Amino acid sequence: MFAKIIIDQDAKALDRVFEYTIPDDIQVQVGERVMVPFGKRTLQGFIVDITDNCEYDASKLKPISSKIENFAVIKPEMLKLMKYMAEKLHLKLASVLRLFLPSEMRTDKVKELVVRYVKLANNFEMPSNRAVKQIELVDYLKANGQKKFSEVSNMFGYATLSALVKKGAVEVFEVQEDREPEFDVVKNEHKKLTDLQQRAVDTICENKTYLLHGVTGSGKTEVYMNLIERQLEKGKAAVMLVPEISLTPQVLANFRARFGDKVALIHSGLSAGERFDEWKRIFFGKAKVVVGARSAIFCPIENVGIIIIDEEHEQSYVSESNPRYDTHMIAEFRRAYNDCTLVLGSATPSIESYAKAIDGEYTLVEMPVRVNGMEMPKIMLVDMLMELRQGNNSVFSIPLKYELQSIVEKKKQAMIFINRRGFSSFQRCRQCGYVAKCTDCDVSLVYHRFENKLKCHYCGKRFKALDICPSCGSHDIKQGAVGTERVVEELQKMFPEAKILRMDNDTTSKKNGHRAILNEFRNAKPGILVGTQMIAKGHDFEDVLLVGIVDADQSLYQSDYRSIERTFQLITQVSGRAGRSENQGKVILQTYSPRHYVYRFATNYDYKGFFKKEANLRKVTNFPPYARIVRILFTNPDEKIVAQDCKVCYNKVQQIRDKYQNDFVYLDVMKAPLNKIKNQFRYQIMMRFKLEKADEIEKAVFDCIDAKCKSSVFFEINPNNLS
DNA sequence: AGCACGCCGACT
DNA sequence: GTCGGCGTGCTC
Repeated sequence: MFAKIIIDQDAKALDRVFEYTIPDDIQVQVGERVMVPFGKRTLQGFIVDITDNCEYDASKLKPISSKIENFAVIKPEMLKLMKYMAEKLHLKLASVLRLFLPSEMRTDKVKELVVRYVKLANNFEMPSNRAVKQIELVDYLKANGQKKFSEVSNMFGYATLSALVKKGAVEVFEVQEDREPEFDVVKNEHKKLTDLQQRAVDTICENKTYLLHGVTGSGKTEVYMNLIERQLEKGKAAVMLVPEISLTPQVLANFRARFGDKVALIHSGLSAGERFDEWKRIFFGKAKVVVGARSAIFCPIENVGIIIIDEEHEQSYVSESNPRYDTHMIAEFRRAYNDCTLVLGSATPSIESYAKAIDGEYTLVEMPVRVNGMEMPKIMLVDMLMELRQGNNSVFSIPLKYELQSIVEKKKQAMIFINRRGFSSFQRCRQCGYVAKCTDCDVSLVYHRFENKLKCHYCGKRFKALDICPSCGSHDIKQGAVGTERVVEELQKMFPEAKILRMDNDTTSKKNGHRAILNEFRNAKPGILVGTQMIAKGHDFEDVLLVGIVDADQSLYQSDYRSIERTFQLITQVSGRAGRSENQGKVILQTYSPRHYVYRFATNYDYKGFFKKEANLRKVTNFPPYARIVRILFTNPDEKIVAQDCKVCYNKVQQIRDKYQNDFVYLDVMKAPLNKIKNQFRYQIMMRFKLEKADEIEKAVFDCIDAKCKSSVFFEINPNNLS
């Protein structure tokens, strides 16, 4: 017997199967992880097949050294998925396999959770009378016995504690604890479904794909929960995906309350150990419901009855770092493999998905009414050019200021949505136009007021803020466009009596940062929450009666083909935050292009009208979903090498273009818009072709990579982000 | 990926 | 004369 093995290394040259013999004293199965001798080293590998004969010279085969686990970590479904993804997306086999395991399994074993505690030594000496802090600490320990090191250190200061430890008055000892992710406790309310919800639950019963189009506030989550419950009753399992930024403590707590320990929750807030523990619970069938962000689609759950993708239009379902994949495609694969139901839910479905629903590929289920029967909040469009002409050059229009004033007076709440983080987008010299750039990436640096630093949003490097222009020596440095920090500052000036809170990547990066801010906001009356995307998602605050969208155009001005769609989605989502209770909410939408059709449809909540217009535009101009865009990205630290590799490939693609002349709409080769990221130079080939022969052309294009190509190559199908 | 082999420059 | 640069090629 021979084992076919994929070596766990992310290298082009190793992206194939290697054969090994199986020693008599080792029992192996397909899907297991083993150690194998490879050249001079011993490496991890995955057994993907066991066969009677081998293709390689049998006399040169080496035996498997040992097993890593005593069970097959890769289940048959995932092996099949691996092959599918590697071929369809042109990915390396090992890099796909890595998606299926929690990363802590590959690197070091998961560490046991060890917590340091302190307690008083048996015969401690009282500190001298002058050491006030130390005496306080000793008294505290006297009263409380043992306490966590970190806790005591925070209360009395690290210096105080360590001084006592040094003297031997306080002992430090370690305890191994089990990890328990924290949850807000909520009670399990089995809400009675509305007729509309019940009808949706009843409709979604076959093993096919549904598009659930329900307006914000129509109670989709309750529908999901009922669908999942029905599968559990049938003895089946369920997977529910939620965008990372909506995986709020509230959402997690609701699922925990409803499904108890049957649910496994996977989100970025988990520590390595917690993540591994959840993975194990899923793998061994203890958890029957998986709730998580994008990567949860790869969880090793079996006997799946339903897969749900909530907010299916969200861009975050497309992985943009390698390996690149689209969650919809994986979900559709698993749906077919398990012969189960797939539900795509959204208030603003992606144009792609809605088009499929219209074509009958998906079954459309609609929930056009909010659960509480309330109208959607009125959206008022404010022309910022007009404001400017009237002499108002502040971030806030007159109507927005007026409404905010009224909110503050009524001690209610408002949310201000902003499309950017940081204090201002960049620093520019007014004399010579110099803008600071990252040394490793070809991007402008973003100014962060709080740290007074320039930050690169691509690699995270920090730089000193400018006070003198390094190019011309001028002191005349100008701040660029507005970010969350500055808006908070201005609001605080205008409404000193109101509590102004900020929520963006910078303020929520700490563990539970999210929850802390939201809890604070809940009790802030009057209160204004300023934030980026993340305030747009499913937090229900009854007293939020006003939503301000400060720079709606921001997403409109990006040059990719989905920017209009994104703007529509954004407005609808953000508007849904206002007036969640019986109080009618209001939305103020500030824009510099009030005549754009996206605003006409968005202010009327006319999704279908918008879809018709947008779909037609894409059809006429040959854009997805009515055409396919392929981008091949080359990266290498040596610019000459990338340029050369890219050119060689381009020549081959040109031949394909010549063969399929009638199908190609566009083909070009260029430096990537971001020419350098993390010291890697980037070149790209962009193409667009019609759908009829798209699969055929795509396949041919995949084969254009020369064996001698030294650069890393990434294929992207219908990419969103062309940086 | 990492390690060996191999073929050319500047050094005790 | 040799030490060591990193280009090329191989790993079951």
